[in-house]
Amino acid sequence: MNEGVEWAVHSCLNLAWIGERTVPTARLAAFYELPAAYLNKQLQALARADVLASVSGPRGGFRLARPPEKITLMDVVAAIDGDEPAFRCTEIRQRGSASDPATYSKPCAIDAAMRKAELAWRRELAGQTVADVMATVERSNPGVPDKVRRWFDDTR
Amino acid sequence: MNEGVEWAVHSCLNLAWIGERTVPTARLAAFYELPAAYLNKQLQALARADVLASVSGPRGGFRLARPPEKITLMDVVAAIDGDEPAFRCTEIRQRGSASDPATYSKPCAIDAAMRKAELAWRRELAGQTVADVMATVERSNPGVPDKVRRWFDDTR
DNA sequence: GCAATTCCGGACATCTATTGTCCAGGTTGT
DNA sequence: ACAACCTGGACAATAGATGTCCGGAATTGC
Repeated sequence: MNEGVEWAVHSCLNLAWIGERTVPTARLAAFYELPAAYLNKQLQALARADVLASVSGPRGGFRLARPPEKITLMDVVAAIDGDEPAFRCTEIRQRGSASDPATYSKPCAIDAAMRKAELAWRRELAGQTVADVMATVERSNPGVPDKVRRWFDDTR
Repeated sequence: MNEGVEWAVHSCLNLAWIGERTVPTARLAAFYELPAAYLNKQLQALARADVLASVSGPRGGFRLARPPEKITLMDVVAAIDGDEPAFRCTEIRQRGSASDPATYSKPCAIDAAMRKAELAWRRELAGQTVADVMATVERSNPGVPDKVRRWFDDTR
């Protein structure tokens, strides 16, 4: 999986803690010392997927497009990593002299088994929201939200 | 995910239908017109993982190391693709001036959420055996097992 | 013992996807 | 008008996946 997913989720948490205000890419990148131009690509992808809203111009930047309870990890992963399955059946069963045209019309059982597993994965991701992850962080590290807010205020 | 996984599972099915007999890489590759040397790498990995047993020398080759009911898709995927998680937390939360050493000792909530989803995926894969997939194929294509056996007999 | 067959694993080449940079253009606040 | 900021495309660098080749060891049949 794309490393940008990690950047994206962390950035979503930060944006959620910050609130309404828009934050430019450079600020979000500086927080974790990430390459700004590349992080920007991930944020653009999130904006295209309507996870983030973007605002051009001075005082512009990104903010969450909806409340964190309405953003699932699946939304973020799909935006960054695409929604193609990890296992893609290339139908090798159709290759070779032993292959039988009648067989191709039936679905590939291996593909079906893999898709079933991936579906379980997607369901888990879709079942966890950004708000859930925020709550987990706040439980083990109650100081984090304030710390984040202050850092982004100070360096505004 | 590695394309070799598809080759590996198909080959396991074929070996299961063939039975006790060992089959050399070249035969298994010819069945799907796959590059033999590269398929051999996947089979080696399966042998290291004790999914297949290998026999050197003339009349040698590969066969299943255990009955297909005892080989899960997770076994095969882990052998070929490795058991590193798709999402790997690089701890970017530790980077940047705002990071707090006290936070690092607590597990990363994002990592935990991702691992939870991957666990569901692994559980699904571990719940499906090669025998299960064989049964699915045989239900929609009853002729396949015999066809496979004959092809490997004829070209022996 | 010898030759043929086959697995084993490392070295290497090639191709593709990921990661990262840069720039020219558009939008917006002051 | 100017500066801050996003957008998207082009491009380079790197890493990983894919594929080939070869020397060595094990095993079989003669």
